[in-house]
Order: sequence, then C-alpha cells, then structure tokens
Amino acid sequence: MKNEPTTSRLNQTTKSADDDSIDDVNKKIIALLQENGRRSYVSIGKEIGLSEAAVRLRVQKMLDDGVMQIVAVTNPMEMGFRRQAMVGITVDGDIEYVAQKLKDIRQIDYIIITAGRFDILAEVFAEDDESMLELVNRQIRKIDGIDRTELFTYMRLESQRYDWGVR
Amino acid sequence: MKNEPTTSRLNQTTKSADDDSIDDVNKKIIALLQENGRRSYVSIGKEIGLSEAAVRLRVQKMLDDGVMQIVAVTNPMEMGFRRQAMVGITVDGDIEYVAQKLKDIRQIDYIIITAGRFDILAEVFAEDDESMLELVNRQIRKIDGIDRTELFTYMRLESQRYDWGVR
DNA sequence: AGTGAAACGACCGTAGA
DNA sequence: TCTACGGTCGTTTCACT
Repeated sequence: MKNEPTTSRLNQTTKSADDDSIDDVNKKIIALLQENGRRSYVSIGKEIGLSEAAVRLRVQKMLDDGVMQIVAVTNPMEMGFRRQAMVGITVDGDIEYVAQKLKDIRQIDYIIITAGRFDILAEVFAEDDESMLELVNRQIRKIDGIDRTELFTYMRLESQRYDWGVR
Repeated sequence: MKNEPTTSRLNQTTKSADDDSIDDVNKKIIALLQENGRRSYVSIGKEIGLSEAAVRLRVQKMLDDGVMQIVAVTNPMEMGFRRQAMVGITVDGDIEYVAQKLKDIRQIDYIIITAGRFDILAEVFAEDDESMLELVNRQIRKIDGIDRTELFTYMRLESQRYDWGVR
C-alpha cells in the first residue's frame, strides 16, 4: 500500500495485509536497528526471542513496504559543513516549479511545501558564512517565482531522531 | 576530533589523523551504504577495488569518529502519522530551558535553536489534525517561557536526503 | 508466520608488508 | 593503510509445521 493514501478512509473494509505490520515485535526490531543498523539478525532474534529467519523476513518485509530503510547518515559537521540554516521561502508564481528547482541545489537536503506564512521550507548547509551567503543570495534567490526568503541560521541542533513513532 | 570545533583555525599546524578521513574512497563507501546500510563489506570492496578488511576498517573508523552512522529510519506516513509540521517558537524566557522541555515530547523529532525571527524550530508529527492541535495547543504552548508559536503544516515533503556533503 | 539444519558466504582478528 | 588468511559466526535456502 505504498502509494494509496486516498484509500485510508476505507481501511475498515479494505484492510490490507500490511496494515498491522508494525506490531510490537517489529517496533522492537526497529528500535534495535535504530541503535545499530548492521546488527545481525541472530543477535536481534536472541534479544527478542525469535529465530534468525523470522527476524530477517520481518526486516525484509518492512524494507519492501517502505516502513523503514537502513541507511548511512552522515554528520554535516564532520563533513566540513559548519553552517546550517532553514530558509523560509515565499513564492510569487508556481510553488512546485520552485520546489523542483531547489532540488537541483546540492546543498539543500530537505524541502517541504507548507501551509503557513512560508510556501516552502528548505534546510541548507554550507561550509561557512561566505558560502551560505552565496548559496542563499545567488543560487536560491535567483530562482524564478521566489518572492522573499527568510533565513533561520542554526545556532545549535538540540535534538534529532529518526525513529518517528517507534519509541 | 569529535569535539574540537575551536581548533579548526589551527588545522594547518595541528592537522589531526582523521582530518582527511573523508577522502574519495570513503565517499564512495558512504554512497553505497546510503543505498543499503547492510550491504556486505565484500561486495562494497569488489565495487570500489578494495579488500573486505580495508572496507571494514574504514567503515569502523568512520562510525567511531562520528562521521556517519548506520541506522534504521522509519517512515512517519507508514507509521500512522499523517500530519507533520514545523513549529516556529518565540521564547520569552530561557531558550535552553524551553528546548529541554520540548525534548520530553515524544512527537517532536527535531529541535533547533536558531538566530532569526524564531528562537526555536521544532518538527512535530501527529496522527491527525485533532492530535496535532492537542500537541501544539496543550503540550507545547503550556511550556513556561514560550511567547508565541507559529505552525507550518506540511502539505508535501518534496525531498529528503541523509547524505549531507557526500553527493 | 514461524522453525531447524546444512551449505555457503561474510566477518573478525591478526600477522606481515 | 593495506592484503592475506583461518577460525568463527551469520545468512540463505528449503523442507516442514
């Protein structure tokens, strides 16, 4: 059911096979893989009282269903990006066109179309203040249809989690 | 050099052992682990022309140095959270106190202290509009020292990447 | 959905360059 | 930092429940 958001109201009658794929056992598996994505199925199985094969099949199903992914996540600071910011963007023209253009910028890792004072929020990172200025002033503001941008420079990343809905 | 940001200006003379740990080989390794965090060291080695042990040692070093982590990342939509939003928060009192309080709220996965119109940006998720309202109105706004909050409801998550600085 | 067992492949530690 | 290699452990497949 990867791409069937519109059927959600019909769930009582069209309950698909994976509606309950996130039971407590799977939550435990995710929690362990959240600490170490390469932890072996054997050791996960021992901890939660399941055979290795059962763990492996559950993990595979969750990956196939798009419930989770197991990925390398890099640390921007260690990669030499010392400045991060959120850019609030107000669009004058076609919002989706602007969002599409933003996708081409290497230093943007997160783009959201929102309902609110800003039409788009984009998270950007840069090596230093100079390259941040270049990025916002030359690259982002030059995009057709952008009305205004407002910059929220990060002073401290307080908290960041990837286990949405699990803990 | 995990916690030595203040020494960065001295890099020319105090160049530490892992300053160049993110060479092109490591970038290739990260890129492959970005597609599949559980890919075997053997198969990574074959692709980039390195022995299994060399890949394993490099990955271990990057994990130890905090350059990257390999984790399970869950999909909020598939976990039953259909509403996401960014909350811009203006603080009247102690910003760090408010940030600390926000950390205790299960439905907040991302907290940033910023320089800009808002003192704090927090990404929140909720099952539906009703629980989003409860979250913002009852839980967040009740925190001492919060002056105003502004909600940016997500209409579409356009783009999301975890490979900061690699591609 | 889950188990068990056998064959295969990956991982780990370490010696040596 | 790399390769080579042997011992150990994890993964895969399949037959069965």
